Order: sequence, then C-alpha cells, then structure tokens
Amino acid sequence: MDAPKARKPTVKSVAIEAGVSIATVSAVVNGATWVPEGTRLRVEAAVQRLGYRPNRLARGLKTNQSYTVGVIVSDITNPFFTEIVRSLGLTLNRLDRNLVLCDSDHQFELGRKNFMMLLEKQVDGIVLIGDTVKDELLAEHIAATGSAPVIAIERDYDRPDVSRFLVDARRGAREATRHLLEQGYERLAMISGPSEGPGSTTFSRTETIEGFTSELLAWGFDVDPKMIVAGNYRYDGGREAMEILLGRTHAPDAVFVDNDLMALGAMQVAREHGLLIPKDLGIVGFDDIPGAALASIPLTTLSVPRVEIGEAIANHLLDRIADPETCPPVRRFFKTRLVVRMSSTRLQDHPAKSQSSILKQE
Amino acid sequence: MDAPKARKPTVKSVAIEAGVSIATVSAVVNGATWVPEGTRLRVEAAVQRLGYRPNRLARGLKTNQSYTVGVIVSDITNPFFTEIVRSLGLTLNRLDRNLVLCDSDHQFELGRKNFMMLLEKQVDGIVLIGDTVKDELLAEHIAATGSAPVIAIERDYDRPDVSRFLVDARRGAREATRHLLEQGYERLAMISGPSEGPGSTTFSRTETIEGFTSELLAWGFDVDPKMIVAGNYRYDGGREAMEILLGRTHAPDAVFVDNDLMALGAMQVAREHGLLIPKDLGIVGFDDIPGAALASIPLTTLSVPRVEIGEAIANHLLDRIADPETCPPVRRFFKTRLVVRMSSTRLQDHPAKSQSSILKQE
DNA sequence: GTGAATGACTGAAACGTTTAAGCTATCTTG
DNA sequence: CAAGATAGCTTAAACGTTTCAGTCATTCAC
Repeated sequence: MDAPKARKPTVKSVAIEAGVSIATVSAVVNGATWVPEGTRLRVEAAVQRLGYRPNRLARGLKTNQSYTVGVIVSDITNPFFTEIVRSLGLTLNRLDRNLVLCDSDHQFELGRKNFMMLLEKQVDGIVLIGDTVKDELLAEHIAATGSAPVIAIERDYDRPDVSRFLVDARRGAREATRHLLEQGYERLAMISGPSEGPGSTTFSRTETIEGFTSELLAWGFDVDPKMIVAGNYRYDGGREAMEILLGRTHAPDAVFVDNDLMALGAMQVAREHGLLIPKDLGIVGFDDIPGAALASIPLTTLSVPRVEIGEAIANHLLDRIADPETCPPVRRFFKTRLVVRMSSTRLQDHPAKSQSSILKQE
Repeated sequence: MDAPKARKPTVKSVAIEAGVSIATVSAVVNGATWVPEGTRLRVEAAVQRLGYRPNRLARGLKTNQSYTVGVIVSDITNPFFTEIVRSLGLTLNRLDRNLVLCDSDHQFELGRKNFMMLLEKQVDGIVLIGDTVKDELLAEHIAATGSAPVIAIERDYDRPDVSRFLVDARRGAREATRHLLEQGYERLAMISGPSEGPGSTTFSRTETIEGFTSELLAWGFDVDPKMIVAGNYRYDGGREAMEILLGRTHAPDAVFVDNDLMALGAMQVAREHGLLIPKDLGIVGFDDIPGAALASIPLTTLSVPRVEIGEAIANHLLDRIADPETCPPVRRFFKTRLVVRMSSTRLQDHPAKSQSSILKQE
C-alpha cells in the first residue's frame, strides 16, 4: 500500500545484501587485512548501494570509546579561548574525533552539570578551560574507575592525574612590568582576575600578581596592595577596575592587566577620563587577542601561542587515551612573548603618541 | 591478590545492590511514577552508594536519540558566529542536550567530513552556520530515512525540509545604503562575500548586494559593478578589497561592507592610505560584533540579534525533534538594526571627526 | 597419506540500556 | 465469592556494533 517503511541500513542489512555474515561486514568496514579482494569489493558495493554508515553509538558502546572529547570553557566568547578551542577542534577532527563544547558561563553550577553530562556521554577525554570545574568534582570522579583523562589549562589543579598546560604567566608578568618601568612609568597598578568565585583560582591570576610584585620589588619599588584591583576577565570588569583605580588619590600612570578584554575596557575608561595613552597612562594586556592590535590605541600585550596549545592538547590527549601507561599526565609550560604596541611606548617617539588624546570620543 | 578490578557501575550492579530487577532500576532512574516510595529510596540509595551514572551511549542506542545536536560552522573565530553558537549551546544545555562543534575552516571538504561524522554519531539535529556544506550533500542525506532535522543560518538552502533562520539582509543593506547617502556620500562602493567557493552562496551575500544596488537605483544613482568587490568575510579579505577599491581611478567615498570583520580591515587600510574617516570615507559594516564598537573609529553597523537567534534555533530544533509532524520546517527572518557610530557620521559635528586621520599609526 | 598450518569465513555473546509483555498477589465490585 | 482490575514487580528481547572462538576447506610438510 504505502512505501516500505525503510529503516536505516545496518551491518545486518549489508550482510544480507552482500551475502556474507555480519562479522565479515564489520571486518571490511574496519579494514581488517584478512578479507580477500573479492569479498571486500562485494561488501563495499553493498555498503554503497544501501548507503550504509556505521552507527557510532553502537560502536562506542561495544568498544567503550566514544571518539569524542568534551571541553568545558567558562566563556567561549573570550577570543583567547575561542582560538584555543578552534585549534583543538580542528586537530581532533583531523584525528577523526569530535569535540563537544560546553560553555559554563562562568558558573560553578553549570560547570558541574557539564562535567557530569560529559562523563555520562562516555567522552574519551575532558579539557577544562577556565576554572568553573571545582577540584572536589575532579577528585570525586577521577578516583572512579575508568575515568577519562583530564587536561586543564588556565588552572593548575593540584592533582598528579590531571595534565596541565599552562602559560608561564609569572615570567610574562615580570617582562611586562619591566617594560613599563623601562618606559619610565613609576606608579604601576595592576588589574587582575576576581579575588573570589569563578576566575579566582586561575593559574594566571596568582602568577601574574606574583610576577608583577616581584619585578617591582626587584626595582626597588614597594608594592601597595591597593594598586592591585580585581576584575572579572571581561570587558566591563576592566572598565570597573579602571574606574576604581582612577578614583584613587594617587592614581597610577601605568597598568598591567591580566587579560586583553579587561585591558581594552580599562583603556576605554582612561580615555573617557581624558587621559592620553600612552603619555599619561601606559597599558599592557595579556593574551594578544585579535582585538588588541586593532584597538583605538593598539595594545601592548603578552602573546600566547594559542594554536600550538590547542594542537598540543589534542595530541597529548589522544596519546593518553591510546595508552595511559606510556603517556602519564604532564605539566607543560608555554612561553609568552611581549608584543610592544602603542599603548605603552612613551619613550620611542611615536608619531601618534602626543595626539592620541584627541581620539577620545562619545 | 590485587584490588578487585572494579568496573563502572551499571544498572545491573545497582539492581543487585538494591535487590531489585534492572527494569526497576531503570524505572527509578527515569522517574517512572509507578515505583512506590520504599523501593525508590532503596534504589536511589544504591545508586548513591555505587556512584552510578547512566551510560548515555547505551541509552541512545536503545532509544535512538543521542541527546546531542551537531553544529557545523565555517569559522568559530568569527565573533558573530561565536555568539550564536554560545547562545545555542547554553540553551541546549539548559534543555539537557549537548552540542558537538565542528569548525569546517571554510573548506567544503571539511564540511562534508563533519556532516558525515555527525550523522554517524546519530545526532538529533544539525545546525549549519555558513555555507561549507553543499546542498548535494543535504539532498543525498536528508532523503535518507530517519535523518535528523537540519537548520541552516546564513544560507538559504532551497529545500523545504531544512529550516532556515535568516537575517533580513536586503532590508538592512538598503537602510545602510540610505544612511550613507543621507550623510552626503556620493560614490558608494561595497565589499561583499566571495564570488565563488565557500562563502559565495551565503544568503547575506546576494541579498546585501541587491539591497545595496536597489537603494542606489532608487536614489537615481547608477551602479558600477566594478564598485562591488568580493572579500572573504575575514579581516584580511577586507584589507585586500579595500586596497583594490582605493586603487581605482574613481575611488569611492563610502563603502558598505558585508560583515564587520572585513569592515575593520577595510577601515585600517583606508587609514593607512591617509584617508580621514568619516570625512574622506564613510564605512558601514554588518553584524555588530563587539569589536565594532571598540574600533579606532567606532564602526557604524547593522546589529543582528544573535542571542535571540541562538535561542530560537535551539527551541525550534527541539520542537522538531520532539515531533516533526506538528512542527514543520520554517523559514524565519530576523530584523537588523542600524547602529550609527562615528565611521559614517559626516553630517553631525562629531568632536573627533576632523582629526581622526592623526590616528593612523605603525 | 597423515597431521598441522593456513585462509576465509561464521555464530553468538557481549556492551548497557529501555520497554513490552507477563506474572503474582492483593483489592475492588456486583 | 468469582471475576476483573490494579499495584508492583520481573523476564527477556531488542538496539547496532565488535570480537572471540570456532568451523570447514584447502594447502603444505614430510
């Protein structure tokens, strides 16, 4: 009466079509070597004819591998994270794996939900970007048998069983601070990550603060804790922090900011206050997101090898998945590179420097 | 001798632990109503004790739903796409679904690979962002029985079975063009998407060109096809296109650009050529990415409701998954909103306008 | 010409779920 | 009190794979 309610083709239908057993079909599909040319072609023809595609869910159930890795990122909108995720995803795709993306929206609660979900989905590995997954969670679930390997970036979990891919933020911070001092700035301030809640436990936060203060001390300055104000790693957080700094009786003449998003916000506020950049105020950011170079005043910043990090994570993860024994967790560091742009170059006679205040608008 | 090689707990282990059948465990886990308080608590206790978490792969295999939707995006790095994906992902998470992200890197070949992979992974739905998935592919695989619903944005696939969430780019383009003309610009040019290859079949590309030309014609200008040059929707493409335009004997005094990334690139080139923006050259972009407002000269652009689009996609997709009959594919439009900033306001006496050329640097 | 080895293939169990159908004891109803 | 309904549970078959242990010819070594 009506068209035969065709179901999706399976190994079974292919087997029947090709006149072999399902085991043979499976062998052909998975490229076993023992199948002779003749049968192989017969099976392949059947596959073609029926448009058969293996069901990866079923395969995963049997082989206990989902060929999927999960990523939990606190905010995919942060260009720094976006590029890492992209590089990671492209590399995984190349290696025939998929990436399920969870944005935890800076919330512990979502981070938790995402983490659970990924485990239930039997992901082969988990990449944590940001610090919205608390370590209790990790403790609880890595201890469980057969857990997927975990790689964290941006957070130095104190567990030997999670790999950490970190940026040498302390060295970077010292370099940035030194640069500002060399440019003749004298009242340095810093805008860092939040002091509590999500973002407060990032590796970068503590390390940059230490780098900043130790460099200042090395130059004989003393460090006023009031000059280190907490932001939230977002644009508006940079704005708020800068407002606070400019409200101080002894306002800074330079500020080192823990990420570019906040640096951009801070810069904007400074200009709204009528400050000339870099003359009245020097700014150095962190991350070197695309927007840094394109800002009204191009932003001096610490560049981080994002593509390299993404690829390294993917490769390490797959190595660990393949054989956790021969590939133990690592704690690897990536170096930053100071990219000097206009926002901090008071000494070199930059053509635009003296007039930059004219730019302030709105 | 050695520790009992504990496996991951399953319904079975829970059943044994609680002294009931696996069917009962399943019932409790899935919140069936018929299980009396007593047994329910007993089972829940067992779940707790063993740390049981259902295996979603197995569940998916049985129920034929993976609780996962796939996204293929031509470049997640484009902030416009990033925000849509984010909104989509957050909404899906809220509805207890995951999102597997595939970046096709502007390549048809990757788009194809990703599409196949997603189908094999039995995703419940596919969202196409960009045009790296060719329609032959869709034709071939949607025709197949039991295919997942597909939603496209940025590309108006000519198939009644795919939902399309589009931006009313023509109307937007007309509004942008009118705005430029009202500001007194007279030699308008346009930078659009690529004329062939990936990007060339986006809805926006043809629609903006039509909107642009029809508005010009309505004002009595005639349209020189040479004044519409193809970019690639990326920053560098905007730069190249602008170089071409500025090389023309009759260089334009205003340019409407099909997306902000290219607009930013174009703006940069114009300034490197010593042009004053908006005095010598007016620019209007499309998308209103965060960077647009923060650019050296804040960019006039057409704002698109990204968060709303992401949410709408998620909701529609889940409706379609739940019941394809009562929820047929749709073709929905979203309106743009012209956000006027400095890059195009020649008439209003903007404080910074006359000096903006000073800014050019590097 | 026997036994072993090889080549080509198949049967069936298993992976962890869901779910329809069945079963038993108790409760209702007339 | 018989017949049916219901509550509370279990059995077992699926879902689409992979894979291990066979099977059955054929070939090979001696």
